[in-house]
Amino acid sequence: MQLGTVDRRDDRPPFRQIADQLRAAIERGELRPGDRLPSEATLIQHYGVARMTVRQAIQELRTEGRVVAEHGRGVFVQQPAPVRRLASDRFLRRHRDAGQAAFLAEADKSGVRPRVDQIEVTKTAPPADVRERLRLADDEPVVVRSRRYLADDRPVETAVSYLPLRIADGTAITEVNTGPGGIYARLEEAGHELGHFVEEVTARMPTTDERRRLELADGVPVLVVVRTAFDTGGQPLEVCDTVKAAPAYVLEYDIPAR
Amino acid sequence: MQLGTVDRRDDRPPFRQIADQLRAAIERGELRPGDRLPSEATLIQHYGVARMTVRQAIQELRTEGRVVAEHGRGVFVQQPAPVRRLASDRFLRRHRDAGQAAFLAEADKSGVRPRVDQIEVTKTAPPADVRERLRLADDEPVVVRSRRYLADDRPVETAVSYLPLRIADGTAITEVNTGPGGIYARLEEAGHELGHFVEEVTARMPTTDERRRLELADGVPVLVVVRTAFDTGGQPLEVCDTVKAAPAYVLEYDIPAR
DNA sequence: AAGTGGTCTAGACCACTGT
DNA sequence: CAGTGGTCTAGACCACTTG
Repeated sequence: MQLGTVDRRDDRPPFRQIADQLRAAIERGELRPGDRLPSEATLIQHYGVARMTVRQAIQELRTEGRVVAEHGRGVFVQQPAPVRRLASDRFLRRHRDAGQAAFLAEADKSGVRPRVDQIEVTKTAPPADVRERLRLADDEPVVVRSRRYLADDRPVETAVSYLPLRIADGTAITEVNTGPGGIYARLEEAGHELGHFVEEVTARMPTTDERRRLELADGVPVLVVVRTAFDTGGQPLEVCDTVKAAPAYVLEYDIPAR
Repeated sequence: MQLGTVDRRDDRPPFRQIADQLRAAIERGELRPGDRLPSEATLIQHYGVARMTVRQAIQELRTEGRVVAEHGRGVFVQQPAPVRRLASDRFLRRHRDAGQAAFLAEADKSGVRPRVDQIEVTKTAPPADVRERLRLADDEPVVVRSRRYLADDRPVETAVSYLPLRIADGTAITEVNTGPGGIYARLEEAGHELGHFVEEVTARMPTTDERRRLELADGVPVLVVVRTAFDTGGQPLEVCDTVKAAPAYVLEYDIPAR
């Protein structure tokens, strides 16, 4: 690939000139996804600057999510994540009847290989915002189901479900394996007719912990979706708090006009 | 405020220990929004480390969007933007009947002072993804309405609407001022009955241009919402491409279960 | 063993902000 | 002016990956 030089009379500081040149090379397609950038040593030599200067240039591209550094290997142009489109019909009954939880049904449709790991089930007191959404009495216990979803072995989402113990107790919901159709199928078997869901969507930068669990590069935001499931009588049955790697998702919602 | 020390036997490198301690102080409320962090010189003294080490710690908090550095003044805990909750009923007819466009109606509800500026109206050929969503014939022209929304004088959202010229021509939609109830009121007056909307939601880091128009700090992601309006016959009438400062918004959607 | 990026030190000069 | 953060230099040692 072709690199320029740093111009000390330029308004931009050297590290930004270097960052701009590398960014341009990526956008021209001279560096393609998966390609390794020139090593720090090469850039130091080429531009005649100190190491911190080229590191700062690379840092800028990392914050933008354009490149990923791999210790001992090099810095690589980011592979765009395969996008998963979540349509608002993904919780329809017919998917549960087919014996599939929402994530699995959705994965099938987009042709990726789904996997679930890091499943943990506990019984405890919920955080305040969950207690409010579930309209729980003080100190009322809940079942907490935590898990991580992977598509083609890349982690894409973490999810934590909260259900009042009085509703979930005695069902497979308190087991690690909930059986065909997932939580919602078990709720309906137990006589709770699902009425509607409310999803609250926000975006933010991940915590250090989330960055680790979702294997996120620097500068990659997350979509936070908090879904509350209500029965036909308007009573909340479940709160599901999910954190998704933002570049991997498009959420689609249908809104009636009247 | 109370600062700890760096422990060289700790698994975490010093810069991360310092970042963790500052982050904890913010979360404990010991450092409140608007407060200045201890200066680099103070931190260097206190922890007995080199300057680059404390800068790396602060860099981590900046990437997380928790603090903002101001050259010559200091590093400050980020002021959380007032959150605007967008409910899925915000496009209901009754708001238009009340003579208010969606943004104004919504602002009233959350008690902020709304403003719209940078309004530009042009006629041109749309980008490919818009042409697809509007099911346009090749080279079919559209009206493009671009504007910026502010809440309490802080920019929170930019929006670009595209409408087929054959639909918008001869209405106030092609004027800078669309009149009471906004675009959708004018469409209904022209005999187009609104049926439903589809919103596609993604999140990403802003471009340099978006960061400037929305006056975003480093490390603040944006929510991108692309809304397509359909008439009762399922024909697309409008595509609206919005970019929102992520921390300022919660999007709320209602999803039927059957 | 050689090459890569990760972390750190101890300085330097500069630009911006406030008094 | 002093105090702040922004940029840069020239080294050092370490941890990880690959051959």
